[in-house]
Amino acid sequence: MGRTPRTAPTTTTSRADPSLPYVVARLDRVLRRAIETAVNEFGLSVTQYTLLSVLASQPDLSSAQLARRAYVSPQSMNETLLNLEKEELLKRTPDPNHGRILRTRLTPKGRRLVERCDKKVAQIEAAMTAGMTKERQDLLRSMVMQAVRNLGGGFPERNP
Amino acid sequence: MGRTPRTAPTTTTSRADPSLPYVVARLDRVLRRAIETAVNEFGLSVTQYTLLSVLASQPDLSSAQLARRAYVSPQSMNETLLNLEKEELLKRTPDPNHGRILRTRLTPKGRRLVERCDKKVAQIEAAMTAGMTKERQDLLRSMVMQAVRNLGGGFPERNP
DNA sequence: CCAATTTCAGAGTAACTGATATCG
DNA sequence: CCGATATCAGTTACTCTGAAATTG
Repeated sequence: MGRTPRTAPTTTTSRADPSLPYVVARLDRVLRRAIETAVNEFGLSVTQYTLLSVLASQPDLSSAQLARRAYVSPQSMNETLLNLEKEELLKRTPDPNHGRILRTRLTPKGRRLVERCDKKVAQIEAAMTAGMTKERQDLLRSMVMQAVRNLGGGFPERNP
Repeated sequence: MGRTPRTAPTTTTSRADPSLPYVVARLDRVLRRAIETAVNEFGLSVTQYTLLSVLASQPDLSSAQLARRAYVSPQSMNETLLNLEKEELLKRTPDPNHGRILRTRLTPKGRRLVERCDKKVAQIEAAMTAGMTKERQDLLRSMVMQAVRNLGGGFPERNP
């Protein structure tokens, strides 16, 4: 017959089992907040730092490419780039082969700044993974990357 | 001993080792995007859905409490609440004990809507964890929650 | 009078869409 | 002429700060 489950009815008001999307969003907010306060000391926003970080590892991308990578419109990315160019953190030079395209890369000043931010962010990462072995950290990262792939996390890349 | 599982270039690009903050942010963006397109079909934004979701599990919170939980100003939260109240998804009634405070809870309409959204989000979660055993999913969740705690993920709660 | 909550008003940021010019 | 890039312009969405009213 209808046996009443002794161990709480699976949901409703119980905080027993927060969903995975919920905890991921929660972690991102806390993490983003920590990074924000860190990079703000260098006069950067998180989106600016993220962009500079991408450029540090992948130079000579066009504005349109960067926009697709960040899932924003080309206009938004352009404005962000203009601000950073104004502060001489990056430079855009016309591609000699493809006339209209502007290739973006960090200035030495920008590279130094991103390195200092990376130090700060590395400290945050260390605090975040406190008490985890290196193997667990690697496991966590690989599982998160697997989740990204499962959701079709590829970039909408194109030609240039 | 240390068996290095030379898993070949796991990445399509030549990226060496993306940092944990980077992949977490990446997952959140992809996940948020998926949830966004899902709940938009019900006329909701992600922040609206998140708020309704919180109210589903924790009714009778005040606007100020909800604002602190979401790390936004009381004014912003108030505006969000007004819109949802206008669509009769939630109702706010003055607290009989503490005169000024408005207790917020979902209407039946709001409860039904959040349940339908939850179904969609559960499907997204299932897709995200495809290929993982239940144990791995629990492990992932517990590690993410651990990271949140390590970064001081508590809410700035107060009295009412 | 003070502290907390709610709310009205104005401002700023960051993203968007639309339209335009250039280049291959 | 077409496709892609970059850019100028207007707009929307969201959150913030400031100030005021209410209540315990």
